[in-house]
Amino acid sequence: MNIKSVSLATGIPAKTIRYYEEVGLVHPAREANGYRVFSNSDLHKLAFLARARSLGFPVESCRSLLALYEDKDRASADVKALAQRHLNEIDQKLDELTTMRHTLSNLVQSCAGDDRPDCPILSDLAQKMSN
Amino acid sequence: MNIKSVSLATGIPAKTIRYYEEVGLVHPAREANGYRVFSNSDLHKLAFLARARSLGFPVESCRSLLALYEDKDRASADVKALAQRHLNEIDQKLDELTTMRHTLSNLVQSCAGDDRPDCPILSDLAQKMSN
DNA sequence: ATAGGGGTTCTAGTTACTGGAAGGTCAAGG
DNA sequence: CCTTGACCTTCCAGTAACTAGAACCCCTAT
Repeated sequence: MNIKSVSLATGIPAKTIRYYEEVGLVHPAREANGYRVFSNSDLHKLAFLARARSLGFPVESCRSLLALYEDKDRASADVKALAQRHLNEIDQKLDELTTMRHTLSNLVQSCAGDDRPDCPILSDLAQKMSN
Repeated sequence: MNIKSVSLATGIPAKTIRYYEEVGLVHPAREANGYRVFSNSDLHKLAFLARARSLGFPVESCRSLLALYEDKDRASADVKALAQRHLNEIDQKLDELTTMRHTLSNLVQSCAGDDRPDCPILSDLAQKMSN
C-alpha cells in the first residue's frame, strides 16, 4: 500500500504520515524505487495514532501509548496514569477557557456594537489589573 | 523606567516585552547607552496587551485591539466583531475539549490500573474508527 | 514523446514566546 | 582604580505538530 492509499484509508494527510515516520512513530518499508510501502501493521499503528491524537494526546504520549500497546507485559496502571495526566491537563485547559469565555461573553454582551466609539471591551482592557 | 521595572510592574517577562517591541506592538525610546526607556504610555499599552492576552486574544488581534483603542473615531462594532470572533473560537475549543474529556474520562474510569496488561484504553485506541 | 498523477527530499513558515551565549554599562565597595 | 554584581544589549536556537512549496523522480497511458 502506498502513502496516498494509506492517507485515504486512515484520514491522515500524507505529509503527516511522512512526519510520523520522521519522528520514528512508524517505519514503513521501501520499494526498490524508494516509495514507502505500508503493511497492515503500519496501517493499524497509524489508525491508533490518529485516534490517540484525536483525544488530544501529544505526539510524545502517543509514542508511549504505542509502546505500551505493543508491550504485552505492560501494566494497565501505566496506561491509566498516562491517560489520567492527560485528562488533568484537559481539565486545566477547560478551566482556563471557561474563565475566558465567561469574561469575554460579558464584555461582548455589554458592547453596543454600533458606529460610536464608546466600548466597554476596550475600557476593560485598558483597566490596569481590574480583576 | 527600564525594562526590569516594567516587567515587575506589568508582570510581563522582560523577554516578552522585547518580543513585543520586535513585532511592533510597543516602541519604547532609547537612552544614549542603548537601554530601553518606557513611558507611562508604553506601560499602559503593555498592561493592555497583558490583559488582552490573558483573555486569549492572539497577538495579531491584540495589535488590532490596540489600534482600535487608540483610534478615537473607531466604531464599537469593530471591537465587538473582533471579540465575538474570538469568543466563537473559544467556544469551538471548549466543544472539542469537552468531547475529549468525556471520552477520556470514561476510558480512564474503565481501566483497572493494576499490574495486569488488559486495558480498555488501549483497546479503544486500537479500534479502527469506533466512533 | 508527453501528460498526468503518483512518489521523493529538503527548506522554511506557523504561534508566542523562552533559554542561553557573548558582551556592554553602571553604581558601589575595597 | 579595579572589580563585582546586577543590570542591559543583540542574536541564535528551540519549542509542537504539522503544512506549504520547490525541485525533482517514477510509471502508465495516449
